[in-house]
Amino acid sequence: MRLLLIEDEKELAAALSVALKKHGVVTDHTMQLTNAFELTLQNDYDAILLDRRLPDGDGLTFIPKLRRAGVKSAIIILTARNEPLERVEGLNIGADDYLGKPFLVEELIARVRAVLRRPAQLAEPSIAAGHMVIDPLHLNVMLDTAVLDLPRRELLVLVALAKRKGRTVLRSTLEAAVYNYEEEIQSNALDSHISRLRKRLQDASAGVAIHNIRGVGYLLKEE
Amino acid sequence: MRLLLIEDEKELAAALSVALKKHGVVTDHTMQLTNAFELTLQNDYDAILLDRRLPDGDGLTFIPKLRRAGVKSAIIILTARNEPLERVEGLNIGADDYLGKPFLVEELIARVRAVLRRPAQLAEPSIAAGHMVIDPLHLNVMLDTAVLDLPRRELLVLVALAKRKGRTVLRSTLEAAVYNYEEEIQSNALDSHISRLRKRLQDASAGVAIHNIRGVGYLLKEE
DNA sequence: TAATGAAGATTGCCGCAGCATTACGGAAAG
DNA sequence: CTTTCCGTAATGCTGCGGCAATCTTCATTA
Repeated sequence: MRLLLIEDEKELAAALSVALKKHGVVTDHTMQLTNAFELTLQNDYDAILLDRRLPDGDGLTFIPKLRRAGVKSAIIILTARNEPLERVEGLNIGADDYLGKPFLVEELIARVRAVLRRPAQLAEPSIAAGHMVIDPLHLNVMLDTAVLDLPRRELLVLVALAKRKGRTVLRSTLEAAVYNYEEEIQSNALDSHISRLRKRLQDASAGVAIHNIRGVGYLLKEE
Repeated sequence: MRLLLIEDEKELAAALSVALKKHGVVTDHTMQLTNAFELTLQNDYDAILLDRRLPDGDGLTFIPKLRRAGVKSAIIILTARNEPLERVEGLNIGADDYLGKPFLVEELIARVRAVLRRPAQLAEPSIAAGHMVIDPLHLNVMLDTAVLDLPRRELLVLVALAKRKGRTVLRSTLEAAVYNYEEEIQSNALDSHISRLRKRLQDASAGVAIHNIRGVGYLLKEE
């Protein structure tokens, strides 16, 4: 396992490197973001440990830059700021984990391993469908440049269809995407949502159509 | 997004469900591990939120059981114990993340999203047959890049044949694949389906042919 | 090789399951 | 209080699919 440590406190960095080494981890160390950027492009790190407060900028702003450059490595933020709101900010910007100082090296290792267990698939969470761009993570639908505002249930249906656009989605899959097991459905509620969603998509000229596969499910098709 | 919440504090669970709902997350809730196990097998949850201290056991011991059963869902542990060493223990046993109470719902959402940046399905048993790619799980048949729209019963016949392509499939096996116990058959309905399916496959130039083994069954052969 | 019966193939019929749409009203949101 | 959401049910429509009649193919016999 190979890590890049971006940290300006020399003593902490050195101690971490030694500790990580004992766990069989190879660690590269740099103190500047500019230098870090080149290193990430040249090497394929399993994970990047990123201090937030750095001499040449905020570590947070570095994350989008990396992601845009196609860097798939897991990113774990190290910081003294460990307020919940700060952590939310870091995770939402694309970090994989957030670790507040002080921490045990064992915990860092454990978190790195946990992060590495999940295949990095940060590439393209957004789905293009017709004239829409759908962000399934944040449940956001953009139509051209404007936000398409959809009711919650219709939105869930659309996202479920978009995730498998061009392929059939089982009726049961759609139901599971919209309802939990407590909310039993005794009627054609799903059909209602489909119908209303169809109307909305057509009125908005979204460039997609929902087809039915009788007895099987539905299918989102671009037109 | 669909979660399973395993939590014995009713009020917390209810509050979480409501909060998650506002983020477009469908949440199932149970208070017991035994019940939870069945739910995970029946549903394909994106993530499982697991309380550590539960009436019928320690949540931690539940994790290996799930993994052994082939459950791939992300697991996030919720707990009042937030000591570093405890967290290490949880992560090492196979959890994807660890969240100490109290926490902000926004942080939970953010962590779930971070954990979910992984390929949607780890199991992909698609079958190639002729020019088709058949997804037996989603009952989806792609012919080149377009969906091949088949009626339900013909689709079931095709999937059953494709699962054993190149080998003979007993007539009784096909009947079992298309009809359940309640639907008893009093005619040559299966023959009808075979006939119609053959026509559709030929019209679509699917690159396969269904042969009959007299007195035994049928056989899907690529050509 | 021809006769014969059984198994399979094909096709029209049409009942009804499954789907689409919409109005209504309660509930929830703002 | 107003507006939107959404579950329910009523209504109409479409085509799947079970049935049966008819034709075709195959295996077995003399």
